[in-house]
Amino acid sequence: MARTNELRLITRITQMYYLEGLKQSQISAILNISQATISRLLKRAMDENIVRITINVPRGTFPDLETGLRERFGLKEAIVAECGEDREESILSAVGDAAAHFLSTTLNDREVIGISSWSASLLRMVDSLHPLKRVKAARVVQILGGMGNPSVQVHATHLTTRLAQLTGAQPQLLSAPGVASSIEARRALLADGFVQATMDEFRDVSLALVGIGAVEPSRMLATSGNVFTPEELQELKDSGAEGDICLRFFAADGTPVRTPLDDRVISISLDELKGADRVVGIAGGARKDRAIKAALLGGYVDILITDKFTAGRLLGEPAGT
Amino acid sequence: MARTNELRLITRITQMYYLEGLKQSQISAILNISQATISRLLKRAMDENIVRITINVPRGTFPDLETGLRERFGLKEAIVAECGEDREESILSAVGDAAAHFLSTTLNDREVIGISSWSASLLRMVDSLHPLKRVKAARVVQILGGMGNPSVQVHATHLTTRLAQLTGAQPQLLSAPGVASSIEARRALLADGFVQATMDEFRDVSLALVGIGAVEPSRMLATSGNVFTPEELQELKDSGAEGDICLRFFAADGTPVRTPLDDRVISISLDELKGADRVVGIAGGARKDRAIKAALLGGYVDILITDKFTAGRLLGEPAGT
DNA sequence: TAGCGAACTGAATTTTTATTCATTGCTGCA
DNA sequence: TGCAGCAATGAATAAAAATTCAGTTCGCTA
Repeated sequence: MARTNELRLITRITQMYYLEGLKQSQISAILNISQATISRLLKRAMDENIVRITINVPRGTFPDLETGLRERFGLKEAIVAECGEDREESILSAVGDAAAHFLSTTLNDREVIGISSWSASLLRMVDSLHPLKRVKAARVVQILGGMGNPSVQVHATHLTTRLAQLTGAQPQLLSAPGVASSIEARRALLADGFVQATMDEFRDVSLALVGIGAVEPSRMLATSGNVFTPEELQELKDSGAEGDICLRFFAADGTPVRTPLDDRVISISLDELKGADRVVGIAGGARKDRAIKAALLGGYVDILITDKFTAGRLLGEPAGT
Repeated sequence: MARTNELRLITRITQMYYLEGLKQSQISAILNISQATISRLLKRAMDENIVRITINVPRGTFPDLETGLRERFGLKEAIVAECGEDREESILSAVGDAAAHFLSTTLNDREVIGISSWSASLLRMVDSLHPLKRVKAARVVQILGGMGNPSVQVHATHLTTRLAQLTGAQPQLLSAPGVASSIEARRALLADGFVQATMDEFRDVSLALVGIGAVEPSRMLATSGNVFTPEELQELKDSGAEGDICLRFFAADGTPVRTPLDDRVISISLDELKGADRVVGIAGGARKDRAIKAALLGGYVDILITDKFTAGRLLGEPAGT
């Protein structure tokens, strides 16, 4: 009885507050109950499930997948983009766009952005990026050397300078190939002052934007010159490499894979990468499933931006519509 | 696209706020978005129906009926009590209990309570009322004379003094019959100083508790003496009286009905009643349907306390379970 | 291509809400 | 019957959220 009376009162207050939009103080005045008590009764309404708050997921957003990814892989954030069809082109576009939005809304002032230069997703991101309005400024550091092939060198340079320009930052180029022809060649290149200067910046990177590579000839790698010989690729596979970030390879369980290649690569190391405040992995597509999963297991990435199909597969669930 | 990205962000923020229970400032810190913007995005989430708040009505409460009554009859409040079965006894108990709770939660300090003395519902209310804890104090004024029959006189007196006691107030009794035997008798009674004093208080009543009577011999009226003769009742009916408050009669549409009886009744007038801040009508039961409706249409009551069956009938809907 | 107005933004401020604190009455137990 | 512990309350205060304000940017129009 008394219980029912109290429930009635709580229900009425709930109605006034949530439906009629009255302030607690107004309700308090109407009912001659102190505002403190109104607040307490509203909390009771929560506890007793008299108010129920549901989130109505808008089309094209996938909070479940995102939460799944966050929890399953211990990510700080996960962003799952809507995507028309499960093919490279569509995915690149979706993921790049999402990444651009992410960057533009969460970039800090005075942030030092590290960007890996060989990723189609990152290219797309920069393409969809609008000049950042607010006084967001920073430095943009290229954390992976360019490609031997001059045409892709240009891509890498473009990526870094464009991003710097859009964010009002100072570009810091890494004027060296991503893969030197030999250990000695690498040593020689590192002797260069500019290269040195940029590599010294690696430890200052606060936000790293990286693609995630699969160990197999990707379209871009294939067309952009003979970075690795088929033999080298085979060797990588044999030593268990499943994917890479900035050409630093890791196995299916995420453990780093050291091969002689390491000594020829000019890029941030996985350890240096972990020093960044936020490492954002941007990748999607069935071809990369295993590589992405490996990167997540290795904990190289704090934030993953991907598409709904890939997200679904990473979680072993069917993708939403 | 941009739209989708934004929706995703809003959804994520909504999730953090409502599901994970984070403060706006925490979200703001995590996402590097100002608290002001978080607040604005959450409002957008409301507008766009991404958050949906539903009220889960607990068993035994009837906000729909209450809202219906409020809106249909322009009431300040309506309280609909749960009630086992649609019979007098059950209803009296439910309504009395609800009224007691109402009184105990919304009584102001220094309130002047007017109470009509001939109502079974009010008796029940006082019976279920606990002594008011908090320093609620006031005056309790009897706004309708007692009954000729001494045994009910006691009831009326009891009602007023008990209520005064429970609310820590000063009782102000009306030591006169509700209906004088003649106009002259009434005049004589009014000459009495105590009666005068009490009647002068009528205009100070801030909270009036009144029953609503049907024009027909109710059980109580019937057993409590010959207040009205069958002829008088017939006369009332003939002049269109449908119900009364404190023996002041009104027609089905709420307009006051004047009969010679008026000049013999010793009670607050309908006009004086309207001067009270809050007039609480307490009544239920099929027998009183028409009277209650008439009282509501007449606007004599600001707050109605009734049972679910009566409420349902007043609204012309079937009662909830 | 300059100028105008609408739309956004973050800092500061105001408004609203939650919580602390001191008090009080009640309950159960000695 | 008296007292300790507990629950509930309102006033005061702290915390959180909404809004104002001032400054920008951006898209149009002239």
